[in-house]
Amino acid sequence: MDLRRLTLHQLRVFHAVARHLSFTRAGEELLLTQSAVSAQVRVLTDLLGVPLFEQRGRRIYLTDAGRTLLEHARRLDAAVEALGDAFDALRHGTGGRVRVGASTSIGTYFLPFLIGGFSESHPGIDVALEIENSAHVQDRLLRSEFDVAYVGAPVTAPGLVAEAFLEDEILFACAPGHPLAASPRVEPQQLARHKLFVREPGSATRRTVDAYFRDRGLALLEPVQLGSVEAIKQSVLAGLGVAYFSELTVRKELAEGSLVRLAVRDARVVRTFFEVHHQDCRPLPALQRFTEFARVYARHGFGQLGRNRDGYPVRG
Amino acid sequence: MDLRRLTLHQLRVFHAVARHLSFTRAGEELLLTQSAVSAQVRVLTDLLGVPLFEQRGRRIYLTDAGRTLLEHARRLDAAVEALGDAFDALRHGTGGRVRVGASTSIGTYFLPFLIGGFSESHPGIDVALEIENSAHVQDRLLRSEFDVAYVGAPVTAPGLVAEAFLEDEILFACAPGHPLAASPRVEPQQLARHKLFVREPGSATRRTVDAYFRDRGLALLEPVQLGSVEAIKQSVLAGLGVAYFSELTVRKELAEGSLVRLAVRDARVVRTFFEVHHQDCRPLPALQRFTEFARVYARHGFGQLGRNRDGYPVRG
DNA sequence: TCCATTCGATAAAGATATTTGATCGAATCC
DNA sequence: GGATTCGATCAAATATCTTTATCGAATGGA
Repeated sequence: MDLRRLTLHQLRVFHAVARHLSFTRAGEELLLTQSAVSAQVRVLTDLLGVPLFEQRGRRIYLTDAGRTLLEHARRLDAAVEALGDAFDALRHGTGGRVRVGASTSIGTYFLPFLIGGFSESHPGIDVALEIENSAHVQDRLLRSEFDVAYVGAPVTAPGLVAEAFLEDEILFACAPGHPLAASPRVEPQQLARHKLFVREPGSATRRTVDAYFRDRGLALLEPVQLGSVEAIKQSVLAGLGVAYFSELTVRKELAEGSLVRLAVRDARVVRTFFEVHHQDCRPLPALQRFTEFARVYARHGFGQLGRNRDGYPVRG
Repeated sequence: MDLRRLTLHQLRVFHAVARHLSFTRAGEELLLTQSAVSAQVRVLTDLLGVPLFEQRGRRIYLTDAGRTLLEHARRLDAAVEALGDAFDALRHGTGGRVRVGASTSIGTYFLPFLIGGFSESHPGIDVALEIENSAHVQDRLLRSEFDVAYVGAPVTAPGLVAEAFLEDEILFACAPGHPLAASPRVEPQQLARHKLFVREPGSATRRTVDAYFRDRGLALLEPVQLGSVEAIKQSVLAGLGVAYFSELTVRKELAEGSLVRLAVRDARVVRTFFEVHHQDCRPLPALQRFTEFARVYARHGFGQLGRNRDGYPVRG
């Protein structure tokens, strides 16, 4: 059967006729003439190849086909209404989906908390986070597989815009029992005498700190390379040496006291994370709400934040 | 949101564009110009109030709204297809619903077997049987609550047509142990001397037999009135007396030998059941198949019938 | 029984929507 | 840097839908 000519309008007209069992009443309801109603029902009947009403005297009755169509029409009607509801939500920013891409550190140690807070206050908006290396994140953002991304470097691809999002300090830390832990002030030279755990050379953090030591003409004793921030963290927690961390990644341990921040003189290294999105895009409300929330959340730090009545983090 | 101007065509066009991520390809698929595709998508976008695609360079991408719409469009598409399937079935008579009304005796003792046979051979067609007294059956048929009815008298309402459907013999029977059971031939006068169980005076069967006795100037000894055919049957089975029955209602017991038919001289009373339907109605295939099946089934008796390859009863 | 009324069908005219065809400008590919 | 691809846009052509006016059948009331 060729239903390419089936229209929702036909079904709506049919539905009204079936409800009133009257072409004239249906027309009144739909602000159409009886003639227009007749025409729509005739087209629909021809299309389906089966009479939908039978006329007996001056009353009409639904045929079996009519009853069948009525069920289907109701189902379609409900589907259209669902569509309308979904778009109401999209337009008002109370629904929708935001696809977030992020590089490892911010994606692992910051965004989950941010997204948790956001989801709590925006239950209709679905946030999907995927963690990839920066190059992949950028690719997928360009292919519009992400709506927004958070990475550790200002991306430069044409069509993308990066905006400083979050300041992250790189700091040295050791376990409380480590020899350096007690020093009120640590000289860079002292560090060079202890075992230091580092990430692989590609890491942005590593690059920053390598430069720091090079600038001071220092060489490190036994720099041990480990594959992940977590591996380094575990080694330092076990008292095996010192390491530098993004503040983000050890915030909890510093607060607990399981790691101690070293007051290295002249070693305040700050790194910036960026929010990246498409240049010209006019974001849908859901995305707009998310990025706004994220900016507020980042600006006011996290962990010690309350929420205002819209769920945004505030100093509390 | 006012989705009264939403059309399935818009959704189909959108769907094609979303699949190809190209207005031009979508146009080729739908045999439309790119211009027409653009126009449909623009109308749809205006209607929904949210952009569905974003253009970046010469590629287009679905927005979150576009993805949402795609899901809904698929759902609507499936619903339309389901509608098409249902109507294919209706047109070919492999699906549909037949609402049958019947009076007690034929509805209880004949139609269930008929419908069982029909349903077996026509699994897509749903048959609904309702048993009512004849007046109600006629009313509901007139109100088109039934598609066809089977009753014990030729209905005369305007707009209805009755057609002889099934011959039913009224016969006298008793239990095998009853004094009359052994008689090779029973005279009407003999009957008058035994206890007889009868239905209430309104019953068509009762009326027929009352006339039979009156015509012969006979009075019955102790006619005991019971409320249902089943009650009478149980009493006669218990050997408490004789009664007359529609052959339909005691077919099984006669075959088993738990009731014995009396060979009453000159007492061959035949009653006719009628199929009643609307005068001018052009029945849908499902109904047509049902009534055809029913006529064949009735003509060839039931109980000793095989089925041909279409499921119709045949002498076997 | 007859007349007024109600109901849906229909044809032609008028109003809306849709599609086409022709261009445009921007982005991309070679 | 030029050819090409892509979607947007506008006017004209076409298709579709709606109205207007009328018909005949059925009904209900006098």
